Parts: sequence; structure tokens; C-alpha cells
Amino acid sequence: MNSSASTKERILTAAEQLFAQRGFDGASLRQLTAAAGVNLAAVNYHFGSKDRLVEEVFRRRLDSLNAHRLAALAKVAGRPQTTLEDVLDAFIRPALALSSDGSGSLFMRVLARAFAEHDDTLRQFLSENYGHVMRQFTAEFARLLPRLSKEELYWRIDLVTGALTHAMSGFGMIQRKSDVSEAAHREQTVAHLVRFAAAGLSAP
Amino acid sequence: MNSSASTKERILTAAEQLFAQRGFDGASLRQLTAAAGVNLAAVNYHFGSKDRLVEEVFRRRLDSLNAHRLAALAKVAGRPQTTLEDVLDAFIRPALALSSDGSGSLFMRVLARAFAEHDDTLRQFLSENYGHVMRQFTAEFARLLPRLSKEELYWRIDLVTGALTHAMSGFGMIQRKSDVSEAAHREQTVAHLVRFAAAGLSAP
DNA sequence: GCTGGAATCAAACGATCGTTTGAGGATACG
DNA sequence: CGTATCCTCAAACGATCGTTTGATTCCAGC
Repeated sequence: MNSSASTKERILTAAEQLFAQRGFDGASLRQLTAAAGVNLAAVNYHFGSKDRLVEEVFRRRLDSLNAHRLAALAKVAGRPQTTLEDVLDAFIRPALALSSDGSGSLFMRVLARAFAEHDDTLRQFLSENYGHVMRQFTAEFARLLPRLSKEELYWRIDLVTGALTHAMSGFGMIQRKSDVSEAAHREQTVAHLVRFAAAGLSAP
Repeated sequence: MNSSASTKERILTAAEQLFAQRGFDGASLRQLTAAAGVNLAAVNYHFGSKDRLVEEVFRRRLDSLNAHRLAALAKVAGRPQTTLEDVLDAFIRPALALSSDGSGSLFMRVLARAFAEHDDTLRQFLSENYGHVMRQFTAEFARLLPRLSKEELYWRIDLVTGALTHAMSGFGMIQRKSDVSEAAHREQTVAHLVRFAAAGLSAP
């Protein structure tokens, strides 16, 4: 693709694609380095090991996702006129934007896969990077849904997360006719998710 | 465990556990046969290959799940007094019962993992076995939610499936204090899921 | 009791995995 | 020019993978 990109970035890009297609165990370093057009030993030279490469693939995307989510939340959090839909939009839109931007369209499939794979280490890595973000969103949800007990709120946020993850994992698989219709499709998906999640969270 | 069980069943039981813990690629036949207390070659002798073993693990549980779901649906489908919650209960309860019955408590983690892994073959296998069940449930949902367009209905059922899958993947991980509290916990989980899903499906 | 197919066993097969090695190329600085 | 540093490369390493083989054990049926 971009032969002028650095070796590290070429590896990261190819890794993201292959991990989404074949899984972390299923994608070998030989396939990966061949797709990236770099030498086999480059992965261990630049990243130390395959596991560290996996972590870097996640960190690169999650740092961006966390920043966008918190920025969107900061615009609405704590204000009296903020609606539940506003907070859900701040939670959902950055995730779908990430899943459909040019170079990272397959990342959410990687993320969805990570939720199921890798006994604990990767889940722990994700919760460490996600912990404070989820805590802030939870606090705002609690403010807007004072009727719900803590336990019920945790339950429903978890279900929203599940629906979002599931939707995102199948989001990149649609055929794009044009950039316009792709953006429209994303907007439609956000609308569906927000409406569904708002109703679910507000259930009696 | 049960040394009187047949070799085939000992393999299937051990495979279900190890696939849930390590993944399909991560669980080797040597670990698997050692845990089952059988010879390494027994898998290829009785199942032909590792892939066929994976299919058998799924088929054994999915046949049961499909039967329970259709039986529960048949009791309420088409009747005028049937509520949305009734249909959702028929959809959700058998899945959670399967995920917490004695020998198959880890199966839903396997299923959740399968949704992310294995490029297409396993997803295709699942859709073939699930297709007619989902079609019947979709028809009943359409009857109870006449306001929704086909497209919107498909969207929301997909989100419900995502929430359910996500909830089930973390369901077997709780510590069981006793069988009573475990049954109570399942009942509570069903109630949470049904309430959430009903509200989400009924959203304007 | 003998026989024949089913089942189990230890051992090995070739393939592929992640990782390491050591030599060589490229570039910047003295 | 010399050399130090970063990087790339082909090749090999040991380990582990799924699978196959051929001998051996088990056991029902004539």
C-alpha cells in the first residue's frame, strides 16, 4: 500500500487486518510480514514479541477512541439540559467512527474478537485502558437515570456494550458503494443504536 | 471425571471446557486428550479431524438449544394474549439455561468466541443450524411489533442477540455459592435481559 | 477357542509456529 | 576515510502443532 510508511506502521496496519481476518493465533508472523512487505524478523526487532505487537495494535486505536469518547462526553456531561441520547451518542459515535475510518475499518472486529479470546491478560489490558472512561460514562448515566439502582445500571450498561460490540463487529462487512452512502450508513447505525439503547436503559 | 463415559463423550466434554478457556486454536489436541484421559489419536479416530470435533461440540449443544427455544416459542406463538416479554423469554431463557446446566456451563463462552473467530466456515455452520429458528422468532416479533419496518426489526433483533451473547459470555464466570443462588441468579439475569430487550424492541 | 473387526496405544511424520542469530547494508558524524 | 548506530536480511533454532502409522489389546459371534 504505502511503501513510504515506516516499517513499524506497515506492520501495525497489516497486523490489524490479519488479526481481524484470522484471529490473533490464526495470523502468523510470516503471513503478517509478507503482507506488510517487511522481513520476518522485523516484528521481533521493533516490538519484541508477537504479544507486544498485539498490545500495540490495541493501544494505537484505543487511545484515539478513549480521547474521542471523553471529548464528546465532556461537551454534555453535568448539564441540566443533557439527554440520555446525548450521552449515548458520545459513547457510541466515536466507536463507529473508528470502525469505519479509512485505515482502521477492521479494528472493531479485532476488538470484538479480543472480548472472547485470550483468557485474561488481554481483557485485563482492555479494562485498564477503558476503566476510567467507563467510570465517567457510568456516573453520567447514573445522574440521568436516578431511578435505577447501581446494580441495575451496571447490568444495563453491560447489555448496551454487548449490543454495541456486536453491531460493530459486523459493521465493516458491508459493501461500500460510495463514501457518501457509507457515512449515511454510519449515521443510520448510530441512530439505531442510540434509540435502542436509550429505550433499554430507560426500561421500568 | 466420569471414567465410565465413552471415549467420544469424554473428548466432547473436555473439548467444550478447553475451547472455552483457550479458544479453538489455543487448545491443542494433546492438552485436550490428556484432560479427557484418552489417547492422542482418539480424536482423529472418532471424529476424523479437529475441525470436525469443533463442529460436533457445537452440534451437540445447539440441537438442544434449538429444540428448547422452538418448544418454548410454540407455547406462545400466534396467540392473541401473547406479549413481547413472552417471546423474549422463549428466546432468552433456554440460552441461559444451557449456559448454566451442569456439564455445559462453558458452552456459551464457546459460542461467543465462535462469533468472532473462524473467518466464515463456523459462522456459516451456525447460521445454517440457527436459520429456521431465527426466522420463526422474527415472524413472531413482527406480529407483535407491526409498527416496525422489516429493516428496523432486523436491526433490533440483531442488537438483542448481541446483548444476549455478551451477557452469556460472562455468565458462567460467577462464583456459585449454592445451586439455589445460582438458579436465582439465572432467573434474575433472564428478567434483566427480557426487560431490557422488550424496551429496546419497543422503542419508537 | 478361535477369529475378525473395533478400539487404544506409543511413536513418529511433516509442517508451521515464534524467536534468535550473525552477517551485511544504510546513514550520519568525527 | 573510519566507525558507530540503526536497520534489514536470509537462515536456522527448538518447540509444538494436527495427523498418520502399525502394532497391540479388547471383545462379541460363530
